[in-house]
Amino acid sequence: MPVPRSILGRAFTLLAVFTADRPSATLSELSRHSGLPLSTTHRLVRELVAWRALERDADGRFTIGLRLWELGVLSPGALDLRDRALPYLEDLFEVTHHNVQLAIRDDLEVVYVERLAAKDAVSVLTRMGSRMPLHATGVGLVLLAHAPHDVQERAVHTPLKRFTPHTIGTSTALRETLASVRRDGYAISDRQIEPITYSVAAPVRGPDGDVVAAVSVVVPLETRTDTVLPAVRACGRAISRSLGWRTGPPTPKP
Amino acid sequence: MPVPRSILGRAFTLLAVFTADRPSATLSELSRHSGLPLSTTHRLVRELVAWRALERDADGRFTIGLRLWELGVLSPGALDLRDRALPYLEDLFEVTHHNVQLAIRDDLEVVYVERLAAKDAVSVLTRMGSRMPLHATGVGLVLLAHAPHDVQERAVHTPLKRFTPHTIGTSTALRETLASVRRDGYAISDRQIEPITYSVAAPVRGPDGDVVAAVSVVVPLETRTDTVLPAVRACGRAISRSLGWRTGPPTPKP
DNA sequence: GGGTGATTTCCGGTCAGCGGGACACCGGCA
DNA sequence: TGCCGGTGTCCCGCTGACCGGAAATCACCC
Repeated sequence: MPVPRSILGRAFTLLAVFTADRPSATLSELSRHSGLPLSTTHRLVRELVAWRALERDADGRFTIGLRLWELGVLSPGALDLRDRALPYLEDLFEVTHHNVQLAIRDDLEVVYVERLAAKDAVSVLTRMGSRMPLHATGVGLVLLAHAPHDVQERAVHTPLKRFTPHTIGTSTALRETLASVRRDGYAISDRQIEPITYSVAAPVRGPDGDVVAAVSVVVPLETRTDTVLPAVRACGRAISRSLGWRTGPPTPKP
Repeated sequence: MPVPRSILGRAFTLLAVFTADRPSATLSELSRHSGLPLSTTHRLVRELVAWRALERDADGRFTIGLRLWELGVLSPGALDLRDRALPYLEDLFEVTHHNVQLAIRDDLEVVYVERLAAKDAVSVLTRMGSRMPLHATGVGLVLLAHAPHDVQERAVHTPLKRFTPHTIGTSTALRETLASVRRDGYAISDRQIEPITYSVAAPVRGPDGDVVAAVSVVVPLETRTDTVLPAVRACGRAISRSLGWRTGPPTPKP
């Protein structure tokens, strides 16, 4: 991928160097990973620091700055959804005491918007902002099952990455799973990511009734489903209500 | 304030139009509030949308995009601090059932990094990302009391905004309060923002022992202090420990 | 001490960005 | 139905902000 010509493009390729695995970088690292000449990198970074989009820590390494965080929390996902959902997620966590997750769909991926874990949580596979394919996660199946038709088609025709022998691997299996998710109103992703856990997910609906997010709980294999499923579904409906969703027939359009 | 000449500067003045009060805007609004010509605004916005820094919602209004959120959560405040602190904040919330807040200092202001509130919380004075002056809040007093000397001096010599008759109004009063905060290891901000609440705050320390953040609980006036103070202080210490802080004499430098 | 790598500064050529203006679109109003 | 104010999109010739090679400076570590 060649470096974009526009400054904004260059600035964003620079920012893209920062990931969950590499939350800080030196100037040269930024230059190398972005493919930009060193002097150009230097000039851009200096301006980004001036705008507090980047910050320089005590060791001279650069990190994402407070300004970007402030802007980021204004995004609808964080502002509305997360704020409304958090109390209910806490309730769900309180009851189950396992990883609780809230996620939205971004094209053909799941993006985790919030995650609650115990202090001594074992697996930290997901964190805020991390991404996963749709077909292998509980939240992903819920989100995909209620996604627009063209998205579903594209997802079905994309090679399905296998994480374990239990990961859904064929398009027909995926289609069938999606149908049952729509029918049942929840999804179960059984050992699709790790061989020792499964997750139970339920939809979160906006005021119009369309699915805008999904909640899930990841539990060890030996946990009985009926001990968590009702709680997850109730949590999904509670968040939906808090977002303005109403049960019953939709209000007729004028 | 004239519009900056550089593109990055213009892009950031554009992004600065988005605030907690105005989380979405139309193209013309962006042009008006940023002071940029419409055609320039249009060009910049188009590119920002292409990079997913902005998004266009169903009504054609622009909002902060998912990409900015993803970058923002990589900032040290969100990534390390918030992630580690959240479980303990939840515990504190569980015990007190009042607003729980985690904040850091940005120059002469407090920035709230996390806030937990009941579903039916009454006052939503603060949210994630909102700012307050240092002298009027519990967290602010804690953060200021342990800030570098020059920051304290500047804060003391800044006009102190009064919110209620109880707000600290003179520099001597502020100095005395800071001294007692350092001595006691916690701060109480009594009716300084609202006349019907007070807040109790405690420091959060990093591995080196320096104060990197502050926790607080906002409680109604009739609440007895000794029912929340120990919990808040314990919470602050618990988060500090989770960040790598150790009690006892600091490891001698080689 | 000198070799290596990271960081910062400089400067003349040039192309990305600028913005006025023309135009299409929409909803309200008479 | 035609008018009108507000909004969003596009075009195009001029120009100064940006580019990046090169060289100076700094910070370490054999």
